[in-house]
Amino acid sequence: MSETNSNEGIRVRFAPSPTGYLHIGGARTALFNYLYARRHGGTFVLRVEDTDRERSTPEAVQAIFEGMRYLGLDWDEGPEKGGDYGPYFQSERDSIYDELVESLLAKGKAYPCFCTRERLDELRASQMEAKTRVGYDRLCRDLDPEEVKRRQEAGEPYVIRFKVEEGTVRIPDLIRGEVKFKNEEIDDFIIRRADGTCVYNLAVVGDDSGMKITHVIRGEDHLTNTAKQVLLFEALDLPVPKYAHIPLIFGPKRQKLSKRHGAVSVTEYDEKGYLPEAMLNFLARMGWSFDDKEEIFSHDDLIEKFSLESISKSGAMYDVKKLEHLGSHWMRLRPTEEVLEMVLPRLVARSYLTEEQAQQDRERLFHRVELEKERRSTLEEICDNIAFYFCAIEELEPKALKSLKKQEGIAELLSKFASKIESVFGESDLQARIKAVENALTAFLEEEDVSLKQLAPGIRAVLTGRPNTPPLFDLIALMDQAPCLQRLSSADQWLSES
RNA sequence: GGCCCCAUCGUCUAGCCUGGCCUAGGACACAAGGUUUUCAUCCUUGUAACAGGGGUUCGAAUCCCCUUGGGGUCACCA
Repeated sequence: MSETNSNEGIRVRFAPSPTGYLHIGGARTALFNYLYARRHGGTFVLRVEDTDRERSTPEAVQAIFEGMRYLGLDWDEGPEKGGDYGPYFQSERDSIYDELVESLLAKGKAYPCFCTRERLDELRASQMEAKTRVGYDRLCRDLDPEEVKRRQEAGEPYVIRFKVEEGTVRIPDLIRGEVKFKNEEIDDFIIRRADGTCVYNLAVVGDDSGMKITHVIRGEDHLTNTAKQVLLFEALDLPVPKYAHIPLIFGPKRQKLSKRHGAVSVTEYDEKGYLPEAMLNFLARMGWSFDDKEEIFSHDDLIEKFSLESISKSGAMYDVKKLEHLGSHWMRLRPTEEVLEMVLPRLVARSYLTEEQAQQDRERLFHRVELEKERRSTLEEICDNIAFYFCAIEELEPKALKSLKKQEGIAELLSKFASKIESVFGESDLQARIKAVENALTAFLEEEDVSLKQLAPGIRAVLTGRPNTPPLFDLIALMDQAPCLQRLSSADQWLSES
């Protein structure tokens, strides 16, 4: 273990702003940071960027924590964990930022600006209209010191802007190589608001520096911010961290991912019951790959194989089908006992049964879940698909109804079958009961001279309302007697309609 | 619009840096078979891509340039 510290130094951070839920893109950024830290025995810091007090909420902070806990992305330093470089909420770090601003002011690398929002808005509007470059015209940059003093003393509100000098910024990016911006393209951006609070770009520099961050891994939408931040690091004589700007995730048609494209909040995936290992695998494979062969990665595989260099440069579209596939893959790998433990609270929440009943009926529940976990990708789907054991069938799925109608005289056959299996419910041993169902069914098929292929879809339909179910013998043996016989006997209720 | 980033099957991608092994590989999805007493799993097979144009070179998916396309960003938001 002591060996892991030999690689030491590496410190990364995930720095979400708590203005909403933790979305897919953010979760992946957090994952990549986490993996990089774990891969190299570094430190993963969580920092909450809540300098925007209007939009930040405690609920959103909690949502982010929950999302990260669901995915198992535990941070080494940060809220609830502590650490030597706190506080880990930007809102509590004002004094640190103030010092930086004062330092820049003292060096003549920042200046007060008295321009009003109205003037700025007008300026922007006229620039847009003239189709020239949009940006601050540096009106206050070279104000006479006497005038500045006079206006400040008169109580005129002002912001502090960073003075961008001539030159070129070079961003060391581990994924894209060196990215360059001409300084003239960069505005004299505001670093402190009129109310005295600091703005994002300055806060980030103060924190990344203060927290000794060595690698900044974040979405490529930050590339232009990075240019400003590098300028700030240099102006303050602080070491510039290495960067890795990861490609963005898009919805279908390469549009920005939105609610219309399905769940964007990781909490929703948690609620649907995607296993964390499936989400991790899915998230990691969007924009990252190991070789031309492997697709399935466990948490430990990811830590072992992850590298920033193998992150692709182009954006990825979010593909639900792939997630579902991964979901069912990992579901099959989970021991039934564990799946049952996760499913139980959901069943109780649905009022299918009480906790006491669950304990008493554990053996049957175990088998019901076992049969479903082989063919479903989420915990909620498992619940949906075992609902028929607990609830009456409201309606048949179209496919099920169709296959039921296809077989002539099916209603009669089914009720006849019901009378044949009545006795099997007397068998208390589950395996013996399954065998008994098989025997009864086989005998019945012979008597009636029909094939299982002809009869099975009908049985399946009336018993479960669904076209895809686990093997029939097991399924019947796992049902309660009364609803089983009742459903078999009343198949005509589905046929009579329309 | 300025600036920046990107460009291989429908999707995620391998290959590109260090040109020839690429008649471009894998996975998801889709289609067709097979296994399964029924569903699913599973197995086999198939459809399907180097954005376009110029160079450089004996030879380019791989290097260079242009075009086109997509994305990001231009707040007293983060």
